[in-house]
Amino acid sequence: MSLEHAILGFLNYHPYTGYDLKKIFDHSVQHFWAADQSQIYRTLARLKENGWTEVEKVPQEDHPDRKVYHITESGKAELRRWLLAPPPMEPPRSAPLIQVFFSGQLSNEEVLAKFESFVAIMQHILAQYEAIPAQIAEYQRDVPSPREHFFWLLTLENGIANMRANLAWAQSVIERIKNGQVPEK
Amino acid sequence: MSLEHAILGFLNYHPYTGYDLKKIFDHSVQHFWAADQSQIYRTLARLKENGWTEVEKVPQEDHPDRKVYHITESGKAELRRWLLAPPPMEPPRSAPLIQVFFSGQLSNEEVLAKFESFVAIMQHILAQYEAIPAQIAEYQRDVPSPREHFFWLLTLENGIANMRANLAWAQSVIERIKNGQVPEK
DNA sequence: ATCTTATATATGCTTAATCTTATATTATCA
DNA sequence: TGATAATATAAGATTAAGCATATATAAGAT
Repeated sequence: MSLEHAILGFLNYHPYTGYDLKKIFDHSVQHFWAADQSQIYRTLARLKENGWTEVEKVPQEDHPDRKVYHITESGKAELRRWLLAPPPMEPPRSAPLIQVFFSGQLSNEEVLAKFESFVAIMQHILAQYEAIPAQIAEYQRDVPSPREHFFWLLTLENGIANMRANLAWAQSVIERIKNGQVPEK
Repeated sequence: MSLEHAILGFLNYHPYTGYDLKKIFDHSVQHFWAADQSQIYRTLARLKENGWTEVEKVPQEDHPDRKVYHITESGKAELRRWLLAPPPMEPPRSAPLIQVFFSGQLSNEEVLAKFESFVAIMQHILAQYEAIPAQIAEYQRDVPSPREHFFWLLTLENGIANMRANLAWAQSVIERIKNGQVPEK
């Protein structure tokens, strides 16, 4: 139900269409909540059924009519309720760690290659994160608030902190393999 | 499809029933891949359809018959293929970060409470992690291999590293709130 | 005496998410 | 000329997962 509230959060800043929201998601929250286009549209429909949004139809020539979603008072109340509710923590889930768990049956060379590819992927993700501050700053055009901007950047900080922790972990494993600190049997 | 391969991984150690596997999951991989009982049974059925396992029916008095799943040669090959494949990284997904992203509209007191509850939750999770080494060590009864044991513990190391990074991040946010470093508007 | 837990498997129902495809026009690029 | 991208919305199909419930017996706890 998190996508619902993420969308409500943006609609609380400004009325948007599904098309707008897809672009905004891709440029601001993608590092912790990527959203599929069809899922945004379906969730928007549900938000309307719940009475949390209202639709303004904006006719256009040459293009399909825009359906601009506005948050309602009820939607604002729901957003605030959710923001104040306990953090919706989910149990951690990592498919790569399944590979690690069963890596004992691989050779040291194969394990080394695996962890080196972890490192490469994480470095790549960290490099991609470098583009995000500019994208987030751009969104200040819609919402020119240093306070809001501060919290947006906190989410990126968190992503970077996690990725660095993962990177340091993988590098320490590589060291241990190279130093012969991994039991052979 | 990760649960499939996690189950294959355990069946490669030893033949098990769905009931066995549920208990093993709860004691060894729960910190990065919690598995639902019904999901384990359904996945076991699929594994058999794929020819990756074979079932040995063990009749019992007083209790339902046990269906012991054995990995096949084809299952072993599939497991090895998957272990050597690139890490199945998934885009990060964090509902709590959605709350953070939109926290600008809360008061500093409310935000402080939110981050303090993050800290409490993460400390609680870290405390729970302390019980895991003993549980994992216990599984050495089935699989007495120091090498396997080493990789099992690596997954816990990763969880701890991530949780500590999250904790340090939340604590630094609390400091900034208390020091008046958060923009008011 | 009753309740809960352990042993053991399985189905029903629901849902968020993902991927694919449909529709229709305009503009841009090669 | 042909292909792709941008603008805009939406439905179809599939799936992993999660939660509840069914069945049946035995052992242990209150």
